[in-house]
Amino acid sequence: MPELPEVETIVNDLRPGLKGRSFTDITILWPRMVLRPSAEELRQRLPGQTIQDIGRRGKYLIFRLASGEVLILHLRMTGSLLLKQKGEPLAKNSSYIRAVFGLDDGMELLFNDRRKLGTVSLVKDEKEVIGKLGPEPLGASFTAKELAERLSKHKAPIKAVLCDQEVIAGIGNMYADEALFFANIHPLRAANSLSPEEIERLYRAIQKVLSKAIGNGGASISDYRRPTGEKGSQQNDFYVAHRGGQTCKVCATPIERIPVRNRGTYFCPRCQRPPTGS
DNA sequence: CCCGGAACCTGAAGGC
DNA sequence: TGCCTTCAGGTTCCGG
Repeated sequence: MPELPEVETIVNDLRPGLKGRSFTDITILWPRMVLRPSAEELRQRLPGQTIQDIGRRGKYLIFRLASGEVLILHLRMTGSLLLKQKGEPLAKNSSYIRAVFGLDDGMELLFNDRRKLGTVSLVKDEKEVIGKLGPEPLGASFTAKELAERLSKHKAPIKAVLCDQEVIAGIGNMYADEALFFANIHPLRAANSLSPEEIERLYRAIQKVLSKAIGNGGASISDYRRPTGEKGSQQNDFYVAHRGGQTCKVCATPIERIPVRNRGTYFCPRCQRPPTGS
């Protein structure tokens, strides 16, 4: 499940091979993944376009093209990207190729996505796709004060609000759980009930968790792989995410799993005390 | 406007 | 063994 650290890793892995390249032939095997324009129009408009650079915004991958157009990908749940030479055989974990982007140096970029939930858009103005995203949590201008202002507008559980891309961009299920653990905040606390001290802890925890995960090349849950075929190692460093039944690395209490807004949520009941009243 | 839930998808896992 | 149900969770859409 690619979140900010996984997408950042993918962008950094791909940049050396993609920057300055031009697209050649495009094959869309699952047309519904192309949100705009149509799959057929994308197939006609992309060849010949040069990639000036690639970047990330939230969980989106952004290809800035020399024409001024922007190609934007989202991997959703099971998407991954793979850069390989044309004709080179596929790895075993890449049997769900939904799109093939040919490149002018004999390489090709493959969009692999078992559950077909990933998306592709080709637009003139990136705001059409990513215009509503909240701030980048690792951006230089993102402050604890801004986090406080944004959380104060929501009374939903803090876990759910952290996953809201219009509040903060790039945090999903795994890293929301991790950040709340390091901030010692229970996932069911109302977002607008956090004290200034708690918000400060959460702010620092978000930056720590995301930075560490980027350093680890992201988390390889199930069959997720980097574009190089390597696994990330962040899954070994999780304190609560996907650790239901195992013991807390800090206090040895069993990690619990509860649904929050229908999302599996892991936390330590001792390190993260429940909201008052329960 | 806000909130909760369904839909989009498929394969893994568990029950019988 | 095999059929069936449930679950996984990012985003969008829809109804109350």
